[in-house]
Amino acid sequence: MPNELNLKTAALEKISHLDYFNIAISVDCVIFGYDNKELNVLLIKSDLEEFSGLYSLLGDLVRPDEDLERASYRVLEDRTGMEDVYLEQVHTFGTTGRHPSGRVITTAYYSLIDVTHHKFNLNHNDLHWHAVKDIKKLAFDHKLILNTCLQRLRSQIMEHPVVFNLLQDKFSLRELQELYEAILDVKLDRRNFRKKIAVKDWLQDLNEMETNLSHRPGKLYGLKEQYKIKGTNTLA
Amino acid sequence: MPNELNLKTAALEKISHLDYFNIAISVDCVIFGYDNKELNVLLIKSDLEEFSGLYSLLGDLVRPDEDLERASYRVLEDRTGMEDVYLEQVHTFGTTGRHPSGRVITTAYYSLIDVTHHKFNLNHNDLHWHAVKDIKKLAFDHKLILNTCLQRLRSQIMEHPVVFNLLQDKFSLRELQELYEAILDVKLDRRNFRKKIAVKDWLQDLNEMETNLSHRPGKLYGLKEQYKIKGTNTLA
DNA sequence: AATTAATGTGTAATAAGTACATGTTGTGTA
DNA sequence: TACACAACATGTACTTATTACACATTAATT
Repeated sequence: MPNELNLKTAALEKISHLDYFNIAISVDCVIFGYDNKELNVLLIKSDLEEFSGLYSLLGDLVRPDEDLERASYRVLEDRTGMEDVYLEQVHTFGTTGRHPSGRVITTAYYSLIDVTHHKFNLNHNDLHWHAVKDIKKLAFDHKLILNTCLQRLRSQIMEHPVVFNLLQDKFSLRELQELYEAILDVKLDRRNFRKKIAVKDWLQDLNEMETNLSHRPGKLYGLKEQYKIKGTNTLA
Repeated sequence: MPNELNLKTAALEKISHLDYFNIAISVDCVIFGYDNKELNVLLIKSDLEEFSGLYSLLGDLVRPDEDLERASYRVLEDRTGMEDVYLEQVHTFGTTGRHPSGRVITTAYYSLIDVTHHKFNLNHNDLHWHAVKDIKKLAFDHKLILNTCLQRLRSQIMEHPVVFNLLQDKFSLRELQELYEAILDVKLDRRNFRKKIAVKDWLQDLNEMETNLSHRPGKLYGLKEQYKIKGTNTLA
């Protein structure tokens, strides 16, 4: 926070105040989607020469009159057409060398979206889903950002009912379990998984069954209304 | 006070192509200390007219050629004389109205320091320790920042051996328990606490006893070398 | 020698987590 | 129509973690 003393120090060092505005701030969104039993992330081909052939996360500079979160929502809505998505701030990356064209500090958010939602619509030909498991290298420090967000997501899912933002409104317990398995990259025991979920009391039994399967259908569940909280988890 | 005006001027000066550089970025440090069985935080009197009478966290603008973490370490070292302190990034606060003199986005770090360390030395008369429990209101959004950092600290201490950065090298289990109680603001059972700590295997029995007490002294322990990791917990 | 104040230690009860197998149901096919 | 299939639904024994709780010991002080 710039208080008197700090700015005095700056003045003594003959640093013009304008220098402090030579840093740009951006947001980067790690947009997770779930499809075909895989956790995916939305990437775009990098347009920087330095990173030609590499993909990068979706991000943008923050506008001077725009909240950090608003900026993330803007990126999300612009790129995917989705509003009211789940969004959570994870970490801010601010090493000096991280952007080749200048000083850019970026705040990373992760977001969970239901790829089957009727509003979901990619606005750009170069936007593609990539299986998180298969991503080896990304432009900038985006691999680090992705890892950090994935780690955060993993630590959230047993504590908070967030993964439902990746699913349609109705789902079977098998689908839910497959989703957990995809995110955590582990195999789970069906009975223990159900017990654990049951104890959390997140789900509403919809008294409906799966349809169009070539085997016994499972019951369908939905997330209880009270847990349908979107947006960021702002504290206190 | 005149400096804040300069800041504002700078912010307004260039609204054309420099638009995206009209945001300043700062770091704020929630510096925790432990003394007299209380968790304290280091605060300074705000010099802003808007916040006269209120205290604020220690922070500074990030310099264009400086990593975000470097900036936090600089603030810490400048204000406390301490190097190699424990520092962890918590959250970035970026709402548009949070700073009265202009657009400033701030990244909050918390830091744990041993107030008895020989290097510890406050460099400013207006710097004071305040009991976290007693803090009602702070300048800017610093109360929110403090709460967020306190919450993070609380969630860390049972998982990671971080609190030892608040203690001297040698301590008794009673002192350690009192520290946990101060941070969590709860009373703990002695036997269960010891069991929990024992299981973590963080401590080295120093084969020494407390001295100068008017009652039975306790054994002294130290943190095992392998856990003496300072600095930020950078991910993967 | 007695008092004081805090140390050090264990067990029983409950709750949570893990490993694991059998009968059931709807669909498709012979 | 009955048989095979594939996935559903469910419970128990075992281990590990958490909680609640009381008494003998030690060093300093009087």
